[in-house]
Amino acid sequence: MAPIVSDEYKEKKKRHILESALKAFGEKGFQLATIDDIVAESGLSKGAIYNYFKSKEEIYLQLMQMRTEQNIAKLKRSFLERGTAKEKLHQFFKNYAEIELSQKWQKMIGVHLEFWIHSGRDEELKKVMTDRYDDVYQVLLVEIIEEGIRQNEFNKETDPSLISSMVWGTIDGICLHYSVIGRNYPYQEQIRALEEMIFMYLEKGGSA
Amino acid sequence: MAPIVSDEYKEKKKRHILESALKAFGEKGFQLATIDDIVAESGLSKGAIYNYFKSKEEIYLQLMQMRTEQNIAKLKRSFLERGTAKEKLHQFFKNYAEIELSQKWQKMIGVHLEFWIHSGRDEELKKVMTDRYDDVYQVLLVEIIEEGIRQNEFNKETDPSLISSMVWGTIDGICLHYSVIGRNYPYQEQIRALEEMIFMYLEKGGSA
Amino acid sequence: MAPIVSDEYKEKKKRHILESALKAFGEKGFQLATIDDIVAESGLSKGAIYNYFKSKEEIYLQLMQMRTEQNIAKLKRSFLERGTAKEKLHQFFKNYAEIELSQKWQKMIGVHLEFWIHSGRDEELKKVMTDRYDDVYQVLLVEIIEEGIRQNEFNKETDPSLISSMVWGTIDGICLHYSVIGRNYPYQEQIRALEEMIFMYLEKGGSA
Amino acid sequence: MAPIVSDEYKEKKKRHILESALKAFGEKGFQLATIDDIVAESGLSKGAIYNYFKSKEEIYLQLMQMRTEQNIAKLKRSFLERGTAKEKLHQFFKNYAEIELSQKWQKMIGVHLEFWIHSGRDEELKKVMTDRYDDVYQVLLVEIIEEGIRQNEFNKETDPSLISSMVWGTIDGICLHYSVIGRNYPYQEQIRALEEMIFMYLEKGGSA
DNA sequence: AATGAATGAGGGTTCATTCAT
DNA sequence: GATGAATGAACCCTCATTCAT
Repeated sequence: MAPIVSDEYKEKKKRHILESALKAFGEKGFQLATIDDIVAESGLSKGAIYNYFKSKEEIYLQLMQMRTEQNIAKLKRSFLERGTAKEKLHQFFKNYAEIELSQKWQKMIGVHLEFWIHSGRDEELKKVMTDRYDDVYQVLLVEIIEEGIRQNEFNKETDPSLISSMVWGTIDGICLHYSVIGRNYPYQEQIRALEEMIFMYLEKGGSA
Repeated sequence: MAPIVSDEYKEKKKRHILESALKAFGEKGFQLATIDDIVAESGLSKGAIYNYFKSKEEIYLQLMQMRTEQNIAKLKRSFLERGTAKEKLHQFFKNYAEIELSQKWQKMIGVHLEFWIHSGRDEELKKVMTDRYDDVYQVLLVEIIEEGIRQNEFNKETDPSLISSMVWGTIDGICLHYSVIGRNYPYQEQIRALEEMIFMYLEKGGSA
Repeated sequence: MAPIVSDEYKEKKKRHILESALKAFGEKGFQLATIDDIVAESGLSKGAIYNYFKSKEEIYLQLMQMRTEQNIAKLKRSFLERGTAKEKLHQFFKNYAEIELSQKWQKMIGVHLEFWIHSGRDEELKKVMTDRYDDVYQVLLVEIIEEGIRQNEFNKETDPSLISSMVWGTIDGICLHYSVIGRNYPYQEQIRALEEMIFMYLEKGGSA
Repeated sequence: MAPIVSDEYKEKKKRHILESALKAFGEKGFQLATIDDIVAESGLSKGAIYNYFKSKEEIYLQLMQMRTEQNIAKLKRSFLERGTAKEKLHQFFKNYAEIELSQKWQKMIGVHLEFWIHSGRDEELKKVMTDRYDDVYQVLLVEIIEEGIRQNEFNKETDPSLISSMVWGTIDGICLHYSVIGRNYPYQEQIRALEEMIFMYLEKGGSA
C-alpha cells in the first residue's frame, strides 16, 4: 500500500524541525535549549519531533551535518566558474564578505562554534570533525593555492597547507568575535584586510 | 570579634575552588559539569563551596574573571622591559608561541571560548566582555602599533585598530582550532606565520 | 450492504494479532511490550490492530481468554475417551508431562503467570479468574476424584477439593519454576513424581 | 570531620524506602507503581530516594535481596534447635503454615512472584536467582532429607533433590494461588496436606 | 479497512541549591 | 565555617491512542 506521506513530506518536516532547533539553540545554546523550546518554535508536538529524531543530541548532530553540507555546497558552487587561482581566492573572500550580517546569522555562528567545542570533548565526534576539516575545508584552499603556485601567480616558497590553515583559523576567529560582539564588530573590514594580507603574503612571499 | 579565618585563607580557598572548577568545566563543559564534579575535584564539601560562591554561575564568572586578570597581568608584565614597538610586538607573539601545549591548556581554551559564546547570549555579560575587549585587549596592541607608527617603525597608512582586531581574531581562531584538533594542529607554526604576516603588513603597508 | 470481509476473515486476523501479542508479551512482559512490538511481530499496522481491539489491555484480556479456552478444550478432549477415574487422572498428568518444553512454551507460561498476578490486583478481573478456577479447573479434577471414590478406586476419606487444589497449585508451581529456570529444571520428573505422590495419597488415604 | 548522619540512620532510611516501595509495588505491580507512589508512601522527596538508590530497578533488586535474606535467615533460625530430620521438616512446614495471612502478605507474594518472572527475562538476573535457588533453597531441604535417609527416618530410595524441588514448587504454587484468590483460598489446609503427602512419600517410599 | 504521523500526559532521573546539625 | 542529606522544579523521552487520508 502506498505510504501515507511522501518522503518529500518527511524530508520537509525534518528540515522544519532542524530549522526550529537552530533557532532554539541559537537563543540559548544547545544545553539550555529544551525540547519544549523546539516544540514551541516548530509548532509541532513533542512526540512528532521524536518521530523524526531519536534524541536531542541527534537533532544537534543532524543540524550541524546539514548546515555543513549546505556550506560546502555553496563554497564549491562559487568556484564552478573557471578562472585563475587569484580569481578563485578572491571569490572565496568575497563570499565571506558578502554574508548578510543578520542577528540570525550571528546566532548561528554561536551554535556552530559551540558545536565545534563540544566535539572536541568527544573522541568519536572529534574524529569526524577533524577529518572533515582536513578533507574538505583544508583541501579546498590548498588546491587553489597549489594551482596558483603552478601558474606562477603565487610565490613558490609559500606553504599552501599553512596558509590555508591560517585563513580558516582567522575566519573562524573573526566569526567568533562577530558572534559575541555583533553589530559593532567590523566584520567586513576584517575579511577585506585578511584578503589583502593573504594576497600580499602569497605574492611577495611569506616564509621566504 | 576577630574573624575566625584570615582573608588570606579565604582567598586561597576560593582560588582552590576556582581551579577545581576549571578542571571540571574543561572536562565536560560548563553546563555538563556538576557541582558534584567540583566537589570531587576539590575535595571540599558542597556546603563549603556554597560558602564561597553563591551559585554555579558565579563560580563560572569569577573563574573567567580571575583568568582574564592573570592573562592581562602576564601580557603587561612582558612589556615592562622597555624596547621598540617592534620588539614589544615580537615579544607579544613570542608569548603566544611559547605557551606550553599541554592537554590541560587545550581544555582551558575550550572553557574560555565556551564562555565567550555564552556571554554573547546575555546582554549584561556581553557588555562586560566587549568593554573589556575594547579597553584592555584592543588597547594593548593599538598602543604598540601607534607607537610604532610614531617612531616610523610601521607604515603610516595602517589602521591600528583594524590590525589589532585582526591579530586577536586570528589568535582566537588558532586557539579554537587547536582546542578541537589538539596535538596534530600546527599551533606554533601558525603563530609564527601570523607574526610574519602581520609584520609584513605593518612594514610594507596594508590598505595602501 | 454486505460486509466487505467475512467474519471468518476477521476472526483469523484477530487470532493472528493475539498470537503476535503473545510473542511480544512473552519476550518482555505485558507492561514492557509495546504496541509497536506487536506491530513488528504481526506485520500489521497500528491502525489495523486498533480496528480489532480497543486497547492494549483488551488484547491482553482476549489473549488470555483465548488461551484459557484452548487449554480447557484440550483438557476436556483428552477425557472424552471413556475410562476409569484412575485412567482419566493418569491421562491428565500425561498431558502435562508430554508438553513440549520449547522456549516458546516457557515464555508463554511467564505471560500466563504474570496475568494471574495482574488479575489479583483488579477486583473485577479477580472475580472472573477465581470463578473460572472454581467452575472449570477445580470441577474438572474434583469430578474425577469423586468418581474414583464412588467406584472405590480412591480412598473414601480424601477431600476431593483439597486434592484438586493441591494438584493445580503444584502444577502451577512447577510451571513457575520451569518458566524461570528453563532447560535445567526437571519438569517432567516433577510431573511424574507429583502423579506418583497424588496416587499414593489417593489410594492409601490422606487425611485419614 | 564526623559524618553528619550515622550509617545506622542511613540504613534505617534505606529500609524505610524499601518498605514503602514494597507497599507501592504490592498495590500496582513494579511497572505500574511510580516513583511518585513511593514518594507518597514514604513521605520523602523524590531526590531523597535517589540519594539512596540509583534507579527504580535498583530499589526493586535490593528490596527482593533484602526480603530473600530475611526469609533465609528466618528459615535457618528455625532449625538451630537440634532435632531429628523429621522434626526439622515438620518445623519447616509449620513455619509456612503459621504465616499470618494478612492482605499485606498476600500482596508481597505478588511482588515476589512478579520478580521471579521478571528475572526469567533477564539472563544476568536469572543466573543470580537460579544460583540462589540451587545453593540456598534446594540445599536447605536436601540436607534435611539426606540426614533423614542416613538416620533411617526416610526411605532410602527417595531422591532428595526431586523431593526438595517438589516441595518448593508446591509451596510457590500454593502461594501463587493464595496471592490471587486471597481469603477464600484454603492456604493452611494446603500446606498441611502437602506436609502429610510429603511425609507419606518419604516414609513409605516414592519412586520405589 | 488500513495506514502511520501526530498527540501529549506521564514517567524516571538529574542536579543546583538549601539548611539542620 | 563545614557538612552532606534533602528538596523539587525541570528535563528528556516513551508510548497508548487517535484520526485525517
